[in-house]
Amino acid sequence: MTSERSYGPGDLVAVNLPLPVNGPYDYRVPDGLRLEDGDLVRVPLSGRWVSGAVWGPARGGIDPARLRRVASRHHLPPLSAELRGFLDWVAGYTMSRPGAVLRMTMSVPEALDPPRPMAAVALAADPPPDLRWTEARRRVRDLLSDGVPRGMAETARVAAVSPGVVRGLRDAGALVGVDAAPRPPPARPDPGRPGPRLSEAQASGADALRRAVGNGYACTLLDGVPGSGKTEVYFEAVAETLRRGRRVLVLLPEIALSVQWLERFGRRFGGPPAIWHSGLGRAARRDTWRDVALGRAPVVVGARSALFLPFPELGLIVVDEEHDASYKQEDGVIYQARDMAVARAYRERIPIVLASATPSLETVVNADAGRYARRCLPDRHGGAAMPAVEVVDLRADRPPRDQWLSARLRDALETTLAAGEQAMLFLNRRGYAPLTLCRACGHRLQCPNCTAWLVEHRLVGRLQCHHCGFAQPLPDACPACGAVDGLAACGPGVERLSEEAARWFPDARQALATSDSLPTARAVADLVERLERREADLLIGTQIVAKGHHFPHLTLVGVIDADLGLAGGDLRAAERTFQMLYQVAGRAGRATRPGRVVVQTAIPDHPVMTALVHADRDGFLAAEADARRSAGMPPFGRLAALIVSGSDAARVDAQARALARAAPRHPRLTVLGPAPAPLALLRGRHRRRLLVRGDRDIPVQRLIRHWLSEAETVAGVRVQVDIDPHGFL
DNA sequence: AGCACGCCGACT
DNA sequence: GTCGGCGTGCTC
Repeated sequence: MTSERSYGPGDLVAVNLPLPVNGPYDYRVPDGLRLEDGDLVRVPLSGRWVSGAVWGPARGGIDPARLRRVASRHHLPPLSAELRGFLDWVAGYTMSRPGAVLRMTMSVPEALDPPRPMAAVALAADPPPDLRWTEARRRVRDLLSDGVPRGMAETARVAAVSPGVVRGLRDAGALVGVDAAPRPPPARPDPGRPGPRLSEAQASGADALRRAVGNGYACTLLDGVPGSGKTEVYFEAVAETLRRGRRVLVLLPEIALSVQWLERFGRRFGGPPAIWHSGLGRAARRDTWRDVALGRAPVVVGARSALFLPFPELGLIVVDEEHDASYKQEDGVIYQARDMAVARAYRERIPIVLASATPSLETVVNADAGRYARRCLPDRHGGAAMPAVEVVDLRADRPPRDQWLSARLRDALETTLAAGEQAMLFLNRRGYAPLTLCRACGHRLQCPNCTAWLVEHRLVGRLQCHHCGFAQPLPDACPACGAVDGLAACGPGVERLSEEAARWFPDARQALATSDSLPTARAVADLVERLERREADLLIGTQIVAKGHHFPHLTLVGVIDADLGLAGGDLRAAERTFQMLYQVAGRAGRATRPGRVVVQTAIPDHPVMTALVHADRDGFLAAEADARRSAGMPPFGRLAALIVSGSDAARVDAQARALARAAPRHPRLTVLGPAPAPLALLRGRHRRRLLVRGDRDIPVQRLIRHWLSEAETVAGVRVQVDIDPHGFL
């Protein structure tokens, strides 16, 4: 245990600043200020003020006469020694600057100072008698005549007058300014409410998780098929943590899309948790950050960035859908939130639960090795069976040209829809067509900033790049040869699939589910409710429909192209495809009726397909593990990528070659490349990549750090390190 | 991350 | 002759 040091006037302290600088900067403690490690302070930095955190005694190396004085201390609890240690560890592991990592914790500078009381207005008891009561002024008077003070902006909005009218009334003395009541503290989830009835397996899992609470670090894999009630099981560990007065962090892959999760939480705990994700508005962000820092938020559910919040006395971390690819942060500080969550739990000496129906190979290997405990929930709740999976060989049962539904899948749809049940078609491709080409000259419409085709989105009449946001109207003529009406859509997206399905099943009421059609959590929830009320028969969607939603009347799932994710030579392609298809399959037949899953593939003998058909998840994982072990690949070996990028391709190449020349020579380390990165051009930057593979016990970070310090550098080129890369090989 | 310093094109 | 583009460098 680190003992916290304290500092008085004249002492020199290091202050970690949430900026990408090389390390903490030294400052002098001024008269009248006492500081301790972790304290949040304001300091001068060149011509401005910046807030940072006290990070131990001064490092030295700077002339003490040049040191400037800490300006003030924010009135908030200090960052705990556990959190500071965690942040330093993350910086070392990911090879990021300490300030860049601290910035993920200190992400809301406005939250450091107490919120200023909102200026509210109420009717004055004695308005000036000579005031002219215009129409607009009367509306304000009528609104406020109930005696309830309202904020200035709210008053103007509700009374439908301009803010100037309200200000004018106040200045004239007809309204008085009062301090609005401070925001009430967030709801306290009640662990004492009776939970739902748990099955025997659930109860025993819940018991084990509950016993782990308060007993230091322990990692448990909660492994159960979709619909087996994992959430209810870990809720009991949440309840136990709350009873002990400590905080809980739950990470979810797509918090914005998890209205159903929030409803379940509300049913169990009688109130909502605090929510954290990138889509929060400024005010909510500030309030929630403050609530967390002050220990007023007992439970936070959030996306990966919530992992860096400054909890005092964290007691439990849950990572739900731990296999999910969105836990990997790909820009800025590059990290895997699930792995970092385990590291934080270890440093906080608290339990962590990793939950999934399709755990990642990393996690399974850790469980098999005994590093993680494992609790299995073998059955679907209420006795529903996992659906039967059948494979359609697209080489034999081939849909007509420019169509994508095989005869067998059409038959299955026919039967299901005729029976008044719901069906879902899964195609992980947004838009109408992934590629547009000119029939006259063969030109393909490409993004000007990225190595990627432009995707036609017919519903909005545009071509879009899915990597940089570039968009243009669909042209009438080929931009290369000028041929008119020669542009042809190639391949299917969900919009096109919807068109085809409508031709075959004109009476089926369709619902389209993509991130384009469902931009908000509310929209997703509405769609789920529509399906629950049986107001749609055929759901057509991308992976947005694969994630954790219950569709009680859905009995058929059709996978249009199971092979989509398998191309490209990605290390985890098979694993990820299996996970996605298994999750999608799990949407079918959750209530009383058995489900049916039809998977279209051109490679029916692929291990992913046979594992799906035989419901042999563990066999698939074992085979996958063998392959990775013999190749020395993660989780049995270590992998890192150096990404070289810049706007000038020649300079980027020169830097990549310089790195290759300086590559470390080590008997158990291999350097591959440079090669064009998966997206050789991304947002206007050329990218090259070098891959480092090493044995598990090799200090990869240390070797890379030395390597980077030896290699010559080229101006205008950035070199990023991605430890444990997940992208394409 | 800001912000300043610094070297090359179109304007009052 | 200046105003201003954003490329490089520094901040304890």
